[in-house]
Amino acid sequence: MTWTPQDDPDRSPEVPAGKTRDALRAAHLYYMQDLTMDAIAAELHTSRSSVSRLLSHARASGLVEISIHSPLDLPSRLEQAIRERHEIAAHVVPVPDQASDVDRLDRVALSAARILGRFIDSNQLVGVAWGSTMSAVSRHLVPKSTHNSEIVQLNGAGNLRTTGILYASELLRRFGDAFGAKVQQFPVPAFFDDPATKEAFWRERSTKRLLELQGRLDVALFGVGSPFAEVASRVYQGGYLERDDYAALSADGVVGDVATVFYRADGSSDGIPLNERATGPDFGVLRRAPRRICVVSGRAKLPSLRGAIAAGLITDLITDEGTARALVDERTPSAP
Amino acid sequence: MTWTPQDDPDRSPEVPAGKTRDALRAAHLYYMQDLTMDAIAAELHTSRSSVSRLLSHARASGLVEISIHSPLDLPSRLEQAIRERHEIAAHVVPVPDQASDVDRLDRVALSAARILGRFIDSNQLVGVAWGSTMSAVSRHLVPKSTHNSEIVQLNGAGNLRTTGILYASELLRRFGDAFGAKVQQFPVPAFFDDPATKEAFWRERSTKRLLELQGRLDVALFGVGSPFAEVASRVYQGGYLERDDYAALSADGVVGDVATVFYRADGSSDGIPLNERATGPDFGVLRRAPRRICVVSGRAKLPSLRGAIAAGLITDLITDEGTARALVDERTPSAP
DNA sequence: GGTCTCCTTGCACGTTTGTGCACGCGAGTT
DNA sequence: AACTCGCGTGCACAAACGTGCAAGGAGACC
Repeated sequence: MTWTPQDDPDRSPEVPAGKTRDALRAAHLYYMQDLTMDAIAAELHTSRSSVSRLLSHARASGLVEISIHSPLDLPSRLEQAIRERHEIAAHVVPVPDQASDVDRLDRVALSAARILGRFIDSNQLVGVAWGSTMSAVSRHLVPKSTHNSEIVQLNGAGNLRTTGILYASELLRRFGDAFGAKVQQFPVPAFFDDPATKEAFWRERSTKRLLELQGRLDVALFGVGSPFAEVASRVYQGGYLERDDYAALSADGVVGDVATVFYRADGSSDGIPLNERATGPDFGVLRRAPRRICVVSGRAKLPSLRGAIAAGLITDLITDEGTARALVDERTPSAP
Repeated sequence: MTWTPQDDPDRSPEVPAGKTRDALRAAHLYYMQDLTMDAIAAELHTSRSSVSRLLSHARASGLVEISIHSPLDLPSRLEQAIRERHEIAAHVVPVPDQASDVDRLDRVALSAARILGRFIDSNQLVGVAWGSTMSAVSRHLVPKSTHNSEIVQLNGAGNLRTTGILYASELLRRFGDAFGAKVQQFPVPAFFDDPATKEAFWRERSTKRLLELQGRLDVALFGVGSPFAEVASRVYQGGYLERDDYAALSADGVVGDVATVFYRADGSSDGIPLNERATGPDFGVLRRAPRRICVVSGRAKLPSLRGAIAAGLITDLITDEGTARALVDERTPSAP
């Protein structure tokens, strides 16, 4: 050991410089020189298990990045088809058809989290919706250090019983930590009871500041809600909407929502009363973001996905293989 | 399985499309979704061992790329020091000091081969020297598909006993294969016996064409020779030079060579008679390449390396830790 | 100074992965 | 048709790896 154990002013406190140095060195030896962990342990004067942990750390903290390049002549047929048909850059996550919905979501979220680093960079304003898909993604993010980026919450998270702020802040915090970004919370319920309250709130200066941020996002990240699918999105599970609301949605021909804003199969969202009480950004606002990434898992969400595409909300899609296949399959109905 | 097992017009014959598709899928599942090989075997309806081999193939053929990012605030002190002192971008390969020279070369070559993909791209003219270092590198290249690139041999390879063409072509072929590039051989001995022969040869149209290519390289790749070090470079081992030649080099104060062209500690190469018979490009020509990558392993080559730096031949250096450390150490003498 | 807590380390074990070998299939040859 | 050669496959074993656990060490707080 020749280096001194000096501390470093790392962005995330906790991690001493020595550890990062060792992890880096271990990663070089392991991934660039194909040494075994045993050999590396000898070089670093530590135990093999520590090297194993060091390498885990190196992967989890983004020191090591593993990327997969398709040969240009062999891009996934599905991705190509989606690109051609919908003008959307798709990332299809291979998942066997018989996988459970939970598995599927997990696997898509894991892949999504790892792909995300490519989209998010310094000096960017990143909008993140609140929902079960985003929550799953947030648990697997690979850190990437950026400067001067901000994470902006797109829609409220409270429901009738809890303020939801804890969950939402946890989710947002994970994004903020992963990218070294400042976090802008939006402490409102998912839906207001009374449109008037929303309007009042929207006149508050703190709210205006946030809405202004939402209006100039560089990247928006969201899932889609699927009100009538077997596996309901979080928005439809616990106390966010009442029986009457559902009836109204049904009557309006709603097929899904993005960040609490509902839309029909043709992508239209005008004249849906519930949207007067929603807290997410109007689609016109959302569409100002040059890059709009949607993560979708499960064929049950296909109608919602089709609607979101029709609404022109999506520029980049991350989804599982089954859903992707169904999306390009003409025979699959686009309405439920 | 829904896709058909159709063949593909791959650039390298041999590899069927199905294999690449499977490898790609396996890589996704393994590296993006953290499945075990067992689980992947089940999804691909094959055995675990095949998956292991599939993944090896995916790594070796560049489908999977593993890169290591230092946090910007923690670049290797050595790399930083070299950058500041010599205006060279350095890649330091960690190798323990007690490693043997053979180990050292192997490990540097392995790392170098894996870094190389970052430098070589489509539509480039890449010059490659012939020597033991380049030979070691060539054995570990990771393929990367490029279009319209060419590999150009920088110096001849024959000696008194063999034409060396076989070895040289093998080395060049590996580079060509790895990058899908055309290969321009240079079928001459390393040194001519008589300067007049060289001059005559240099007037040949086929030679002129090659020299013209050498004059507009995008990337040059070479090691350094070290005539008086304990472990002599290939150029000094078998039958390339005679006793008188060595004496002459010594008298001229030569400290090393790049692609058969000799230089002194101060980087000068004029007035060295042997260079009249050398087949490598004049340094003035070599320096026209915007990127000049030098791979050096072993402190014995330090004086040669210093000379090459003094001659301004190097823009990017790949070397082992010990050599890098010695390079920035003021106390290490720069002449042998 | 004590002690409490949290973090790190190495060990031991079970799991996961790499690889030599033998088998089997298909193409090309005689 | 028989043969051979090359290649891909799975098996079985050995090597390499991940992780729960208990012990040790460094603060932090009393």
